[in-house]
Amino acid sequence: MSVTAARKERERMVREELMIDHARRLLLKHGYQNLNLDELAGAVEYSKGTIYLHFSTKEDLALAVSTRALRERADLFERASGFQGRSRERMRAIGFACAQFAVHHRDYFNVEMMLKSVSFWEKASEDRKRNHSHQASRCFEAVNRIALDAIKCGDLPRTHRAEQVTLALIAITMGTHCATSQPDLMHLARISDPISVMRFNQDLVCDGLGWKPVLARFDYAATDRRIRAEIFPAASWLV
Amino acid sequence: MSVTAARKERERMVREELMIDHARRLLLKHGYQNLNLDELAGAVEYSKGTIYLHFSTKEDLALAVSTRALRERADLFERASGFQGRSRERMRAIGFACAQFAVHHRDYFNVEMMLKSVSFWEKASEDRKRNHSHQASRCFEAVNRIALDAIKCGDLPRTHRAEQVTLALIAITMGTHCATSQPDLMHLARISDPISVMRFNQDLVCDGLGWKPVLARFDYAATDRRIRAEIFPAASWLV
DNA sequence: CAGCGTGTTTGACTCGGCGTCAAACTTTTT
DNA sequence: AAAAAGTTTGACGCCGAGTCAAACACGCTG
Repeated sequence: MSVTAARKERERMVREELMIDHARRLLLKHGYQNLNLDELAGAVEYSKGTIYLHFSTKEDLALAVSTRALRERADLFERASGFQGRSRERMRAIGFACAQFAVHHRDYFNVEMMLKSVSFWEKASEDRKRNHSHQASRCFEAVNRIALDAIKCGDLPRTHRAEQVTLALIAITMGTHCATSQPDLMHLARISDPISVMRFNQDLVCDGLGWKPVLARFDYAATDRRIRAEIFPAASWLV
Repeated sequence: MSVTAARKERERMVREELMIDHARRLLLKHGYQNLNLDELAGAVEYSKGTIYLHFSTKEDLALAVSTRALRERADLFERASGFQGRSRERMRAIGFACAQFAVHHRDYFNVEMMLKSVSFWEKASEDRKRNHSHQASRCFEAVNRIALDAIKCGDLPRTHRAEQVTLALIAITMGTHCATSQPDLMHLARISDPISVMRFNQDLVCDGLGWKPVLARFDYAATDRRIRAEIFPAASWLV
C-alpha cells in the first residue's frame, strides 16, 4: 500500500503542475474573467471534477499560478542576494532579478492585482494562502537582509529602519509595474522600454535613501557586467 | 418638446449619479466579483433593465465608479498645483492631495487594479474609456507642469525629462498604495500608518531626483502648515 | 376627456460558467 | 472471481449577467 502511495502522490504533483502550466497559459491569453474551467479541463485532458480535486475554487487555482511565479521570484532574489560586493551592489543584483522576473512573467502582476480583492482571498484554501505568504516573505527577507547589512556597515543612514527601506523598494517596483502596464500612461510619458524605467526608478529610491555609493559618485557599469556574468549567465534580454 | 428634453436629461444624470453612488458602496462592501446587479437594482429602486440603459456592461459600471473618483482626484491635483511657492513645495501640495484622496477613496485603487485586466477594457463603452483617459491625463499634466517648471528654473537637473520625473512619482504613489493594501506586507514591515509611508516614499523619490530644496537642507514644516491652511482648509485627517 | 402614438421602464427569461455528486470505472484485497 | 476501496467523470443545479417583448407613462389631438 505505502509503496504505491508514494507513486500516487508523485503523479498527483505532476498532474497539478500540468494544470498550473495550462492555467497560466490561459490566464495570459484571456485574463482571469475569461478563464474557463471547462476549457482548462479540455486542455489538460482531465475532467472538471478532477481539477476540483486539486483546487477548491477558481480563485484557488489563480492563487496557485501566482504563488508558483512568486516562488521563482524568491529563488531569483535569493540567488541574486548572494552576489559578492558592497550592499548597494547586492541590491542592484536584486534589481536585475526583478527585471529578469518581469521578462519571464509578464502575467504575474496581472494575477497579483486580482489578489488585492478581499473576495479573492476568502475563496482560496488555507494551505495555498499560507504558501503564498511564505514565498512573499522569502522575497521580503532577501531584500531586508541587505538593507540591514547596509545600515550596519554605514552604507545607509542609521536614521532609516531596514523595513522602511525594503518597503520603499517594493513600492517603487510594484508601482513601476502598474504604471508601465497602462498603455495610456506610457503614451503620455512617451516611454517605450519598461525595464529601463524600472532600473531608473529603483536607482532614484536608493539615491533618495542616501544609499552609498550614490549613483553620481560611482560607476556601476563594471558591477552590472559582473552581475550579468555571475548571476544571470543565461539571460539574453540584458539591456 | 425640447423644454421637457432638458429636464429629462437632467433627471437622467441624477439617476446615473445615484447608480454610481450605490455601485461604489456595494463595490467597497463586496468587491467587484461579488457586485450583484440585481442587488444594485434593488438598492437604487430601478430595474436591471434601466441600469443597462446607463451602462453597457458590469465592467462599464465599474469604470464609471473609477472615473468619477479619478475626476475628483484630478480636481484635487489642479487645486493643489495652484499653491504659491517653489516647484518642490507645489509638488508637496500634490502629495497632500494624494493623501486626501487616499483617505476619501480607499476603494478607488481596488477598482483601478481591475482595470489592468485587458478583458476589462474591451467590455467598456468607448465614451467612458475616453472620459477615463481624459481624467487620467488631467492628473498627469498637473504633475508634469510642475516638473517642467522645476527643470526650467533649475530646481531639477536638466538631465531629467519631465515625463520621467512624473512617471517616477506616479509609480511610487501607486506602488505605495498597492504595498500598503497588503496586510501581510504591512505586518512584515511592521508598519501601521499608510499615509506617512506615502509621504516618506514620495520624499525619497524627489530627493533621489535631486529636486531642490532637498529634504535635509530645508524645513518643510512651514510649507506643510500653509498647504493645510490654504489648500485643504476642511481636512481634519492631517498628520 | 377618450383614444392614439411615442417614449420609457420593467422583470421574466436565456445562456454561460462555476461547483457538485451520484454513477461509472479502475485498482486492490480477499 | 468477486467484493471492496479508491478514483474519475460529466450531466446537472444554481447563480448572475445581459436581453427584449410586453406593460406602462406621458403627452398630444380631436
